Amino acid sequence: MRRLTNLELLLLALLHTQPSSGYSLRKSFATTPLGHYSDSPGSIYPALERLRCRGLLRPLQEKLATRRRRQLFSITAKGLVELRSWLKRPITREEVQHDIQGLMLRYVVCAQLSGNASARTLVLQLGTRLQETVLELESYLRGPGKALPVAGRLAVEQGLEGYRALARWTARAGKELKRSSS
Amino acid sequence: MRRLTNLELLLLALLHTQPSSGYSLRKSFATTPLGHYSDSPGSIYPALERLRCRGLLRPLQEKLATRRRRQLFSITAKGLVELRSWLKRPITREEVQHDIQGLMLRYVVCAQLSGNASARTLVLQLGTRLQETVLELESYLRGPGKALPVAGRLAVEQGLEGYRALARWTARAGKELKRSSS
DNA sequence: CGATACATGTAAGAAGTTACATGATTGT
DNA sequence: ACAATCATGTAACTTCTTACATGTATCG
Repeated sequence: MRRLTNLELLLLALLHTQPSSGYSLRKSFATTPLGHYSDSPGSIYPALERLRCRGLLRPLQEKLATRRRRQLFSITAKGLVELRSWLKRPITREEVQHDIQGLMLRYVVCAQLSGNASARTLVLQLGTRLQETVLELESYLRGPGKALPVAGRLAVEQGLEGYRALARWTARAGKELKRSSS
Repeated sequence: MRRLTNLELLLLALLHTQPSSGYSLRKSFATTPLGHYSDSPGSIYPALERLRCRGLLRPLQEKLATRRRRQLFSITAKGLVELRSWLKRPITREEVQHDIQGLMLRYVVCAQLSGNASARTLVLQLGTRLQETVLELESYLRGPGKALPVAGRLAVEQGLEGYRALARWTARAGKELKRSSS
């Protein structure tokens, strides 16, 4: 079965904090800068439908005070299992290179669902993967990367710089989370 | 007419450094960590075809020493115009929030095409937009953001942290580019 | 002779975007 | 009465992904 997209995981995480309607979920996205998650109906409603089909969320019947329809959804036990298994999945270098945004989302959700201690474990693991990625790129630049055209080399170096900055951030976040979880 | 995607712009930039085949462009991507640009044939070949249709690149006829077919492409004058107009486009806050990767790509290409002085201008402009974004988010958190659920608040704060880190980087890059361009 | 690298492409399907459609409720 | 906001959805289109198909050249 297909892996959940970051959007779907974010929807589940938000539904975990409280049952919500598609409309209110959309509104939260308009201000959330944790990567770009569209607030367009064309992405949210189909995503909610996919999650419902997989049994990860369930519509709540609401006694409607007004005639304006409004569908609240709540996460199911199965949805929660899915969410927790995502949080526990080991971080891969592949993810570091291709889905930093997803990892950041995971960190935020982890802190909220499992607490600061778990978030700290995650963030330290991310730091380790980042260091590995940095070493890999450095050794690449010293070796085969020398043959790269100028543009390619600059691109690699810029990527490297980004990973270093993120690695420093994980170190600081790790320390702060230690204080607040002990 | 549709805006060029980051992938298409990257292809043009690489073709600007030297005429290349689809295959060799794919290979460069496998190692480029400047965001994720797929090295799958299903993305590169159609993208090259789109660029050809728009007259931004042109196939070079190569006298084939062997019978193995190999199509080299080179950027056209029109393609170069498109590339330069992209580099000159003012950075918007929208871009900062939704397409950091594209901005990073632009910075790298700018440094290569137009030199360190232009890259410095761009990076300083990015710094300004980042500061604005940071201020905007800070004031949001002090105001309406107080009503956010915990998860939402953490998400905003994490995004904020990312923008601050990037802002520090632009400051440093600006200084380094000043030294190397003067 | 078989494996690997070179080289280009297509087909099916997933996901997101923009734009449109629809209708109820609230505020002025 | 009208506009704005609440609320859900669909249709067309674009792009990317994965997987497959095809064939050449090289190396051991």
